[in-house]
Amino acid sequence: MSTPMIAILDDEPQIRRMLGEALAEAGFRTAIFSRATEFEAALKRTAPDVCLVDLGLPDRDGLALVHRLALESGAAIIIISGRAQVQDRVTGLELGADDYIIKPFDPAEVVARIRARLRKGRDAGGGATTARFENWSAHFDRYVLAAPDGREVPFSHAEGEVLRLFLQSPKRLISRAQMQESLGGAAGDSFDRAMDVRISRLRTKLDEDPRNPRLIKTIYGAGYIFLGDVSWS
Amino acid sequence: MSTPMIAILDDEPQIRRMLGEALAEAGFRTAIFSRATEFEAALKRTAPDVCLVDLGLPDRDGLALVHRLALESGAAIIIISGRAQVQDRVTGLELGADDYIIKPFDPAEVVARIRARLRKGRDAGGGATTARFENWSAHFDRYVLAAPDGREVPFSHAEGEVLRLFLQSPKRLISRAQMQESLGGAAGDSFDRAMDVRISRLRTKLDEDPRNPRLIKTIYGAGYIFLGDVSWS
DNA sequence: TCGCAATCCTTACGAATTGTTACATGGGGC
DNA sequence: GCCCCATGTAACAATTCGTAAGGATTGCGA
Repeated sequence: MSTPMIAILDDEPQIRRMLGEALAEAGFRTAIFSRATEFEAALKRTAPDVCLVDLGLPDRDGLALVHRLALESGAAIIIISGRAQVQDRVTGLELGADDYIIKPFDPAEVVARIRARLRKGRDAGGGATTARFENWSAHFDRYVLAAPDGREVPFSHAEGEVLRLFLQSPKRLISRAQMQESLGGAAGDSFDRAMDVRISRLRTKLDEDPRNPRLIKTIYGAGYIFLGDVSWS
Repeated sequence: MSTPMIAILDDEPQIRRMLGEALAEAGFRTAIFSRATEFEAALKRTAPDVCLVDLGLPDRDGLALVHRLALESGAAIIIISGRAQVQDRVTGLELGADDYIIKPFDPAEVVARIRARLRKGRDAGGGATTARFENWSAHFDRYVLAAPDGREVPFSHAEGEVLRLFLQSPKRLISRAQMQESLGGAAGDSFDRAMDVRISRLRTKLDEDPRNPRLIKTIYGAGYIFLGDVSWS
């Protein structure tokens, strides 16, 4: 499955254009239809990964179409509708839709929801699993750290918890108390020493100079701060 | 999967009660938590099918929690939030959430969206009997494993249970407690040693190098993780 | 019912990882 | 400069995990 294919079915030209542009920009292939008959004919030739269907179609009952799609097609189905009542949403979802977006909508949210559907459908590798920072990359699915020189350093679960905490809020102070809370340690006890050791081990794996750490900086009496630009993917 | 288990994490008693009643009435099992630490502790023992998470938690950054769940748990994640901005929804979904519901909400819609998530989850590997991964294939109808070189290796029922668990949630951390629960073992007992043995046998059948397993990786103190892309048929 | 075989659990011991202790280092107030 | 306390880290202890070997259980056929 190279680039996912998104099918759009809507009778309003404006919305077709808006969605088409947003999805193309997001890197999807698109197939755009204004009438249900064309749409169904196309489905027999190629199977899209996600179908965006407007319920307010002039030439066919939208809900019936959704139901048929849900039964026969393997695609994820996202309803787009002007009908905002809870009952409408419930019946749409019960009939087999995977999501229900209300007009007017923001294209960015549509893209995000499509991505969410594709994630689940493709394989179970959910969310962003790797973080990149300063020529390093941390792969949380494999528990491996890739150094700038290409070397791979495995890290343990304990180290990973600390690392993830840092990478989730870089350039922000993380107090020791916050860490203990997040790492499930009972406060007060001598667990704080264990945390120091975790950080120490993490630092050696990150090739930090103990005298002058560049990534994990200690703020005396307050906590730690992770410098470095982080991007998740 | 008998009756699905829904975990709820919210700090407002009112909402906890409302959701709890609605989900119980809809026929789900529920596990309700008011604080993130309790919630995380429970996750180590048992794996819910869907997690409803409120972002406005007092004791933890909700988005970080969602991200962690997306990385480590196989459950579908539905965010419930009072923050209604499009940007909030997009970041929530990008971090790995499967859906985003805005307060105030109607319990009926929550139930409908949960059902939509469960539907998709079940489709993946529901009636399928064969799983393919990394040039291997596991035939659960015949209790046979086909190696990349064509050799056929039979596996027992006990081994199959473990293998199925892995193949149903690949690239996800599976804690030992969750395994025991899934495999019907009594907790705390010396049954955990039996699990090790099962996995050990499975590893030898999968031709794993004991020093450097490529498929079934041990996360010391946390559980196991199955690497490798899986597709069911 | 008995015996046989296959499977599975339990035990035991070695190996790997993590928490703990102890001591060294360095920062900050006086 | 001196003292106190927070932090770094090496060395040790405790815990967790891998797996070989032996015993218990189950299922099957006679």
